[in-house]
Amino acid sequence: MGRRSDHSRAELEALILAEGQRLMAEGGFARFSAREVAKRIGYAVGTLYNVFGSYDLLLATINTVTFEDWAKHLEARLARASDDRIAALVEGYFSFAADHPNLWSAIYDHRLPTDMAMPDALAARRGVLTDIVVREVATVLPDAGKDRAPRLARSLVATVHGHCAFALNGSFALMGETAPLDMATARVKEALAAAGATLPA
Amino acid sequence: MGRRSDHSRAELEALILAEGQRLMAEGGFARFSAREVAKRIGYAVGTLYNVFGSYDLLLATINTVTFEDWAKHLEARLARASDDRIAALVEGYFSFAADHPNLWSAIYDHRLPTDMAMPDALAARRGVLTDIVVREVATVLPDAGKDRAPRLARSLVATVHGHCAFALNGSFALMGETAPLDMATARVKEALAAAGATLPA
DNA sequence: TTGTAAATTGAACAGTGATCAATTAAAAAA
DNA sequence: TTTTTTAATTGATCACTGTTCAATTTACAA
Repeated sequence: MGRRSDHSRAELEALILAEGQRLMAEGGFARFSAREVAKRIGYAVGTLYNVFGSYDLLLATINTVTFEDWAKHLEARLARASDDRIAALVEGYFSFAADHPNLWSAIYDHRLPTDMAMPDALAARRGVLTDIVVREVATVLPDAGKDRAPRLARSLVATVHGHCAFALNGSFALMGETAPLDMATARVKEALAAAGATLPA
Repeated sequence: MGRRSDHSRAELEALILAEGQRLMAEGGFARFSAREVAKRIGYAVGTLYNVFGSYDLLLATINTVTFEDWAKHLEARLARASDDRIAALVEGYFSFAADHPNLWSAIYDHRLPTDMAMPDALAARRGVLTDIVVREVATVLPDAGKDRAPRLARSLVATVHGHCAFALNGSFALMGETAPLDMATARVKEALAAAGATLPA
């Protein structure tokens, strides 16, 4: 059984998050449980509640880590992109979800209780993903319209999210759609073109 | 306690679905339970399993009823629409979700086990919603491109879904977006315009 | 009236999130 | 070094979940 001498608080927190994310990746939101995480790291359930305060905060923190992993994935994808960075961005959005479907779904499966707001610290960490999109959108917009980048970027993220969600939850398959990524990319480019963006041929 | 003399099988099925949908609307997916539905209609848990076979099938059926309610809502919204039926469609999509957030969310919160496909009968009933969108999209497309209506409609549904999901789950609020409906409508109209659609001024 | 087939029950099982008195270990004080 | 204090850790306990299925009850046919 775990003891204080084994792990500092920071180490314990990292241990719980790492094992929690692993369990989430394996079995998804529906099969996730605090008890199973505790068992795997050799601590009792109560310890997780000591460290994270509640089940919801544990989940929100695991999902925030996933957000950060996702943002790293996007940056890596952009780093090896051709001249079409917008296409790379959409592809990176999809491929992270495809590579880690359970982690990606957990972000949207978990809803905080109505009386509980997302802690500012976690919200800020999640913001990095949108920031990347805003930056890339601003790059292709004409100087005259760069101030519209934040709102347009949010809307494009929602657009891609919708396509990605339907691709992963089977809605697209049920409708007979076989190329969700192409569809999402087309919608994004149309919207950028309508905003006067300069896109590669 | 419920007896056979009280309700025929069809009546019992309808009773379970009605009370199940009511419970879902009240407490959402997280607070839903078969036991609570059984208690409210005065039958034992086992009866729900007799009628629906499993928890997942009960949920899938309740959500299918919600799909049908949603489609009716869309048709009613279209019936009182101005010349801009596309805007009415997007508004109807959003307003159903806003009016019944727990019912709407339950559709996407519930995922069938990976080894269980959506029964054909339920999938067909859910299709009515997409059919409406395909019909309206085909109406505004030029004759030369009407064959593209199904794929474009699916993509537009995904686009609006993304915006609606972000509006309801708080993602847009966290990003500072205050007019998700306007954003969704703008994206849809851009995509239709790019496809050569005739839209009201 | 009796027999049969079907519907209905609810206790039982293994699991969940959550709590908190009791224990144990580390750090501080004597 | 001992003693005291503080904090971390435990795991039994509670009320709940989906699921099963032998036992019961009901409806209907013979």
